[in-house]
Amino acid sequence: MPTQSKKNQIPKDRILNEAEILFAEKGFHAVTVREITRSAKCNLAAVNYHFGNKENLYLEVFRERWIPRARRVREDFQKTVSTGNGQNISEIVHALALAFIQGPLTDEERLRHAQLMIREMAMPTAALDLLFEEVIEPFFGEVAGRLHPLMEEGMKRESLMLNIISVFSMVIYFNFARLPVRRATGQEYDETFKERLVDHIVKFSVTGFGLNGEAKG
Amino acid sequence: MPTQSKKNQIPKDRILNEAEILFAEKGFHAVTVREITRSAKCNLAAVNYHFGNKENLYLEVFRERWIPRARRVREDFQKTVSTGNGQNISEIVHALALAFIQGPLTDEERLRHAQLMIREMAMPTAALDLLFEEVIEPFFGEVAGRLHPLMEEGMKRESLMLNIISVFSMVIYFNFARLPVRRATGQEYDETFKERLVDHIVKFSVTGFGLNGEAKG
DNA sequence: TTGACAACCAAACACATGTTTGATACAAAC
DNA sequence: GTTTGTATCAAACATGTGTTTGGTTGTCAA
Repeated sequence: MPTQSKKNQIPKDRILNEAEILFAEKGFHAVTVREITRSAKCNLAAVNYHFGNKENLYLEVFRERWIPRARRVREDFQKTVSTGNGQNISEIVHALALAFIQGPLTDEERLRHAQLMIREMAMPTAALDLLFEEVIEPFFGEVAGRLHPLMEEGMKRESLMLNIISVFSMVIYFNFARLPVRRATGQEYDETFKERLVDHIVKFSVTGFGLNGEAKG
Repeated sequence: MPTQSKKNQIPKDRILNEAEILFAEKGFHAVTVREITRSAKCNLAAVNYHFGNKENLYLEVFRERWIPRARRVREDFQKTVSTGNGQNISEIVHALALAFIQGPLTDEERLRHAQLMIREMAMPTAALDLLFEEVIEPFFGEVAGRLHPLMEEGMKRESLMLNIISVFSMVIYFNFARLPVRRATGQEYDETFKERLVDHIVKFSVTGFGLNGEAKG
């Protein structure tokens, strides 16, 4: 029975799923093809048969899994923004933090997503170019376009970008570095904590530490 | 000539140096012992002779290189804070950002430092416990202790921690994710850009996007 | 000079790894 | 029924990998 009557999960999909989990957890080189095929409950040769080689499987994980998921996050952001009137910064930042921290992904997906991207940034492969062209730069551009008219008149493009990057850095870090966050706050990543995280990011982004007029040293 | 008359660079040190560079660039599993010894211009067996095995060499890199460097950064922060009167938030955040972005490390050291830590957070090993106990938690504790009396009266410990983590997330991200930052801003990481980065982080941390009283959607 | 010891080396070892091969099973087309 | 093409498999292959071995060199104390 080569193809399952219920195409519930054909081996090629199972390989992609398990490969993504393992690549995210351990990185490309720390994962063996045998490990992947064992998890996917298929033959060792299946990876080379369906994907040519291990490296191409890795790329396919990004094409078939990562990018579509990133699109879902972006669409969630767009939907949230468009339900409000999208005319102030808090609203946009809130939609952004919401999409990334509580958005359409499951918790496991969110972690995987962040891990894979961080790994690519730590050691870029061909996948990173893909992510930039297909996802990151368009998304950055959209956020910049939405925020730009709301900023001070004279704000330079560089300042705008640094502000946006700062929001992303928090969003990414809170998703990715759960261990230090847990150790520092003593909080588990349950729903109420994630709500507080989103609120924090919005508040911090809009008002910083929230203190004005302190005495200069 | 087993030991060089000038102990300029004994092989054990060369191995630590090259190993750190390679581990930071490519991650533990992607680096081979042969690659390390080739870079260090010594025999293949030297790693096992001096460090027992590859894994222990990896740990030793953190013990002998990462942690001492982290101490230098922390001392730089402490020195900067103590030259001011350390009585306002801007000053402390400024000292923090300065220590991490322009501080005592060379540019290569800074990148390596961030990469090694990020890799540990992506896939924790015994090294991460070391970092938390020896460096991260004490440093976090110190910053929290300095900031706490400067915050609003009723601020909870969790809020304080989230604020601190947010600053760290920016500092780490700007050090680590140079590629996206370059692509988004079009700027190279030269001294003047790093100055602007420090200024941005301080301003953003203290006043967020710098806009108050915008209309609520 | 001798003996002990640490540092270093080339070579080998045992195993893991990505990939290929040749065979088999099954479904659909003719 | 035969053929064709796809999917799967066990086994083998070639190479890469961490580690060990046995021996050599140079240093220093006795």
